[in-house]
Amino acid sequence: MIVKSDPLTARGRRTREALVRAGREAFDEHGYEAVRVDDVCARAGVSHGTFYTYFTSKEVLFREVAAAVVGEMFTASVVGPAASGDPYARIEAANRLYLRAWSANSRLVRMLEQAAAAEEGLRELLLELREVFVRRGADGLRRLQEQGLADPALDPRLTAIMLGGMVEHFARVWLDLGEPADERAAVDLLTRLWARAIGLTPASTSAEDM
Amino acid sequence: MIVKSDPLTARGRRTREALVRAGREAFDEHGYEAVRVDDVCARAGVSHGTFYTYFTSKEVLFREVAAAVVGEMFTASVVGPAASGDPYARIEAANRLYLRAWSANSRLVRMLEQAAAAEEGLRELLLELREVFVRRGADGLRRLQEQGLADPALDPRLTAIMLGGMVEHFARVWLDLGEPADERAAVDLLTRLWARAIGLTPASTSAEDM
Amino acid sequence: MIVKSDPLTARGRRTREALVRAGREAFDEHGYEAVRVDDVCARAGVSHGTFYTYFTSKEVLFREVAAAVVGEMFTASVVGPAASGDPYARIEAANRLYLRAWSANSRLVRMLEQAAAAEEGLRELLLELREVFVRRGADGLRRLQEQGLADPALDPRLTAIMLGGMVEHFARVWLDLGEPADERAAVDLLTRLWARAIGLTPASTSAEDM
Amino acid sequence: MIVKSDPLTARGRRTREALVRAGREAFDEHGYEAVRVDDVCARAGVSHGTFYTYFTSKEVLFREVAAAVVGEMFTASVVGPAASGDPYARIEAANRLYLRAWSANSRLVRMLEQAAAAEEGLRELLLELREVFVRRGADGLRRLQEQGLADPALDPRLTAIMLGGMVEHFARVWLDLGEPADERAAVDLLTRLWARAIGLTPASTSAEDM
DNA sequence: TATGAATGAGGGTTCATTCAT
DNA sequence: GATGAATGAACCCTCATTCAT
Repeated sequence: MIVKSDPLTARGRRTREALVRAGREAFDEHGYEAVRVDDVCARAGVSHGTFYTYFTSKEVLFREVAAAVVGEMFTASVVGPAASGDPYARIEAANRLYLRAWSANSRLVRMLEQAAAAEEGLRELLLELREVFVRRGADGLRRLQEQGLADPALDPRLTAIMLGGMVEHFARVWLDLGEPADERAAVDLLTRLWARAIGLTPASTSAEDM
Repeated sequence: MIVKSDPLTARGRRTREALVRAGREAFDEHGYEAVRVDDVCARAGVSHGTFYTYFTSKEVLFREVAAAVVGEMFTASVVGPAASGDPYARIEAANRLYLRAWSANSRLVRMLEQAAAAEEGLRELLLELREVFVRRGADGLRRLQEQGLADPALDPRLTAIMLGGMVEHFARVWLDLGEPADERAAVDLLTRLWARAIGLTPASTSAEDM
Repeated sequence: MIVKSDPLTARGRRTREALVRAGREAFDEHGYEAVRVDDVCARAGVSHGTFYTYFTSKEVLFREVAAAVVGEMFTASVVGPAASGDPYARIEAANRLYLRAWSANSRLVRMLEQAAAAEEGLRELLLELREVFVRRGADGLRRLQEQGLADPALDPRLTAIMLGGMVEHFARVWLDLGEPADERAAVDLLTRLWARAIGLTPASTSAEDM
Repeated sequence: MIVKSDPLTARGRRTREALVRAGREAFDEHGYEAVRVDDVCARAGVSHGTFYTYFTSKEVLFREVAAAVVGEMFTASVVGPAASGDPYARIEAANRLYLRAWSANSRLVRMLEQAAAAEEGLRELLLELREVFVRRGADGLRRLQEQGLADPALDPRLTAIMLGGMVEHFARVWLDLGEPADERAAVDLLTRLWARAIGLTPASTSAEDM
């Protein structure tokens, strides 16, 4: 297989970016199978042949799009250290970001899941994506447990998977299936359920939140 | 257009059933797009053309398979009235059945979700499936609230969606993505999180369950 | 090939007739290629398999339908000997019958023409059909020529083909292509053109017709 | 949907033309239904898929072929203004061209008629084709009537349809059904019948023609 | 005789990918 | 780098015909 090198000229870089952007839009709108290479090219304003100057196959383009999405989700969901030290507020902030991150990319992530069933490489990318969120959640819980603020009997990893899944799943139901709800109410409820589930001991300052 | 009628003879019924079974297996193993009509026929041991004696298209077969799966999930997840009257135990039983039902069919349900994006009829089937589970969960919660056993401030429907989604999502992660866990531990944890999240007041008899 | 014998029982005869009738209707409405054997069977109210009890193929059915149509056209277009002896009136009567016969069956005759291109047997049937009309017209003209009523320089056969074609063609344009005209006016004009073309010498009695 | 654009390069133009030419030949030889896209491709010397670079379907190709044929028939049948002013000679010239135009394309025109039964667009093309010839004939007759050379009682349009149909129909019988005749004799007779039918008054110069 | 299930050759169309210019 | 024509494997679906019951 011929390795497609990174484009060297500014023009090449622009073309490549246009293809990635067009691909992302197309995949998001129509799904992996339904998107033809020609669609992407038309959207990017280049000819069919040009596509193969930059990508060896449609799958390779998808992989790149997926990687970009995963990257964005990582950065978009970091609860800054500047956030309040109040545990409940931190959980709430995390849930809001989590919900937004999954909402913004739910279609592409689902495509990634679907495609991951067939392609080894994509499977790894998906697992990596999940792992970051899981670890983040598990670490947060462990910290709370160490501080005596959460039930120490809970397995941190499994709990994080379950409660994180609750948020992730709700994002899908909310956006893809059109379950009516407003973000504020959803985040409030998700946070309340999450906090109670882990047995978050209300510090004196957050008593009124509950 | 020729309408495909139900088979009139025993032989026809057998063939039709063989096709549905073969289709279900094939879809489950390879996904909707990857399955060719020929694959289904080969698996069912009939010729190419026979398929079209019973189904007008691959999509129609899938619709039938999906409907069957949905039907099974309905019946498989009913917590019998004979089950213990203890709320915690009922939640546990429901979670176990819920987890098993989704586990057994997670791939097909995901295919249904995927296909529902494109087909109106399938979308309705999917929404119907969800609705049954949501309503069941919401009704259960409402009953607990009325008995003074659960936090009355929680919106029953939204809460059911979120906590139900937690279980459903875990089924996927567990089976499709291979997250290691044993059923017993998973059900235990899901139940504990669920019970605490809704503020289930431990009746005196179930104190030791927690 | 198995020769399908004529049906021996009354029931068999009825089924066979139903198939021929259904085939004729179907061919007339939809054309040879567009008609499926199943359509004919459904229309006749018999199962697919029964068709082959009476006809070895779809083409054989068509042949039979075509033969029936040709037969009808023969008998329908005979100007009875009782008709007026006046040549002009006889031409008019012939044209009226000719026009009606072709009108009633134009679709099927065109199908026959089309099918005749591919099938030897049908070609003969078509030629036979044409020949009867041509000969009839040529004989009529020859008689008029012998009586000194028509231009003796005209080749009877070729003239009959041309003028007969004029009528036949008009039937198509009129019915198939929807050229507006009423039968009376059309027959009048066809007859006038025909009579003049052959130089019909107006006998004293028919002077006012011209 | 991808719109098939006109080919942009000389090579593309050549390929497209080759397909149209091949299609025309194939349709003419075997009829619309009998022609497979592969036949056309083989004849044009291109691969299967190339066909769909230029035409979205077999039907679209036929439409183009038919339009080309109709166009040719229009131009081929114009009696130049340079032709003799003698009415009889003009009719003769028109008939010769008419006969030739229909002879050269009779199979394709019949296919057009056949296909027009099913397709709206083709029906319009066919009606347009007919209308041009009808109008031309009607105008010619009207002019003769105004000059006092033809029977003023004849309806120009209907007469043109009938006499034009005579020529058209003869072209079919002659070529498709193999009625033996030589062109000269046929044109002579058609012209004689036509002229007499409309009551063409022999101007002094053409007396001997009759 | 009638039924209807089963067959499989046949044909149209799509689209990812290659390659000459 | 860019273009767009060319390729052909892959797949869905139709329907005339056969055959066991």
